[in-house]
Amino acid sequence: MQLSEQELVRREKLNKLREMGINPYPANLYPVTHTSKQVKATFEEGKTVNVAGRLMSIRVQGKASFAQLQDSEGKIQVYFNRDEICPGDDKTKYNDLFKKLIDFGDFVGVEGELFTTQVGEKTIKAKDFTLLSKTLKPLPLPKEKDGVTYDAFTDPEQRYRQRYADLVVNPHVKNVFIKRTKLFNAMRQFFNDAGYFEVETPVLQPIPGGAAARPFVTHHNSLDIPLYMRIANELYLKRLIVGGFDGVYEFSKNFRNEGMDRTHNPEFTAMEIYVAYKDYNWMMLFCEQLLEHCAIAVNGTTKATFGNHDIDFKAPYARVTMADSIKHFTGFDISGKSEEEIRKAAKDMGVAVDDTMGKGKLIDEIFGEKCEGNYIQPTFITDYPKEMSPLCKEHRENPELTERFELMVCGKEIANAYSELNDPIDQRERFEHQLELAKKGDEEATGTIDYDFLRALEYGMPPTSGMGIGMDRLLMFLTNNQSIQEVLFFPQMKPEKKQVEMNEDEKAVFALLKTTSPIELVDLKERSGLSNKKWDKTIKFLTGQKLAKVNKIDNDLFVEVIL
RNA sequence: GACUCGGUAGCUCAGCUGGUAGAGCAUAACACUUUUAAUGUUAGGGUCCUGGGUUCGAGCCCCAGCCGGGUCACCA
Repeated sequence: MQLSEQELVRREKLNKLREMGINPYPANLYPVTHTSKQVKATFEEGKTVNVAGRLMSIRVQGKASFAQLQDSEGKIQVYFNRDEICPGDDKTKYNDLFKKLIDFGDFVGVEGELFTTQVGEKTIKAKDFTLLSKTLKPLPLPKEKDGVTYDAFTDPEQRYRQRYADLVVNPHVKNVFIKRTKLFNAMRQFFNDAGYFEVETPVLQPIPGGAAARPFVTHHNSLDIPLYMRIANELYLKRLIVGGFDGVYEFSKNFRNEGMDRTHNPEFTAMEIYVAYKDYNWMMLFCEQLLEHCAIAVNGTTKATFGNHDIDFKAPYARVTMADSIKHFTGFDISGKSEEEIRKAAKDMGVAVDDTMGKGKLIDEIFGEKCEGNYIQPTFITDYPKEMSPLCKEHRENPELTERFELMVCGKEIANAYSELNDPIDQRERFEHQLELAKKGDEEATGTIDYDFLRALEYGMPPTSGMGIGMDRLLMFLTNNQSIQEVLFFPQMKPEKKQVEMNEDEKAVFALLKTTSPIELVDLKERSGLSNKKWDKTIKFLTGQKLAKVNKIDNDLFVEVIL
């Protein structure tokens, strides 16, 4: 491993500590009495406290030093005075241990008395301190003065790959994740108070249903069948409504094997809730109350800022039917129009459409192009075309529509809800229709019918309303983050290519291979000039490190370089 | 997938028409007992993402690739 100068220095310090009889990674607990926040909140001159955390920004001033100690709740200043720490003649603990062997980032426990400095800062005067854990790698080091941060750790790639470092040095990042947990807790509490059950359903599914998306496939060895990672939990939750629960919900990790961008991560968290004997009108009321509750729990207010937009989650939210929305923004009234009339209107508006699109798809295209982006404040868009919604009940007044709403915020969808389809025959027909579309090559259509789900519906499902909320998206709005990566601890990244260390033989063979690849194995071995044993070891290393690959073509072996 | 911007010290970033690689902080040494981006003096630290090419000479120009950001396309 290639170490930087600073990393080598810290390893030397580690050795010196051990020579001094100090364990840099002691096993025993440290008796913490206060967090940094508690120290400040219950500050009393002269009070004795024990705190623990990382030392940040150590400012040595000869026989006394100031440091910031950072714990889970913030920072507190600690004053290290030589004669306080070393009351006797032996000053090594301050002169050598503190000044020379303790670094920025190290964990220490401090026992001391509270006092206020001449500049008025609440400070702990250390009477004693204990090294709790030595850091070998220097953290990125942002500095702050008067609220301005200098040399901030901002490179997104490094921040996402090394979230641990990001969290240590960027308090605002930590705050996003505190809000994330507050959001989940608030929502969970709201549902529990309403009397609904939190449940768990399978992540590994034999048929990936409930949405149209490409799933991840895996294989179960003893069953010897393919299993799919869930793309939605809808069909399982409805089975539970069939089973007799009045309300069930689940925070579900879903997995979709599709493109990644600033609003899509391969795994993301959705919340889905299903409530019996309700319809989508009830769900709209429930939804706006829920979001108002969550916004307050997370931010203390219903107001939020997202980019240039000020939004307010205070209920009630505007309700607009899709037809009215299109009429409002384009002047075109879709009601009662034929597919051809709508296609022509779309073309006249400059919306890109083609002849394969059905009526529903055309309407959706027009809405997406001309209307969607205009809804900044939370707005329910209702009554979607039937084709787009194979799991949704037909509208009670118009058979071309469904009882569905989406909640739009800043032009983006954050919730999607239905009066759930519970007619098993209709559901079967719609699945079969999807199957037809899929056979014709519609990639959005679902290609497999979940007959077990249909069997469940045949036992009878009460009228039910269901809703899904994209938790990551919602959190983006509540924390003013434009990128989903900022609200996931560990967003998916391409693996880092690690620099492989090779010995001289391996380097030589690899260099040969790079000039000619693929090359016959015998030929490469010849050219390497290595003994049988050495050759064997070398080629096994290269293939083991996935730097080279051996292929058998007919009866000849070829070695190929892997880039 | 397309376009575009970027990758230089532990961190944040400069780097001239192509001519021995820089700063601040951090690190090491010395001084300094209420400072706070502490300060002063001194020193060390680099595979300029990788691989090719052009050139007497490449961090810089050209080609290919890797990784990331952004925009667009795709997206129940």
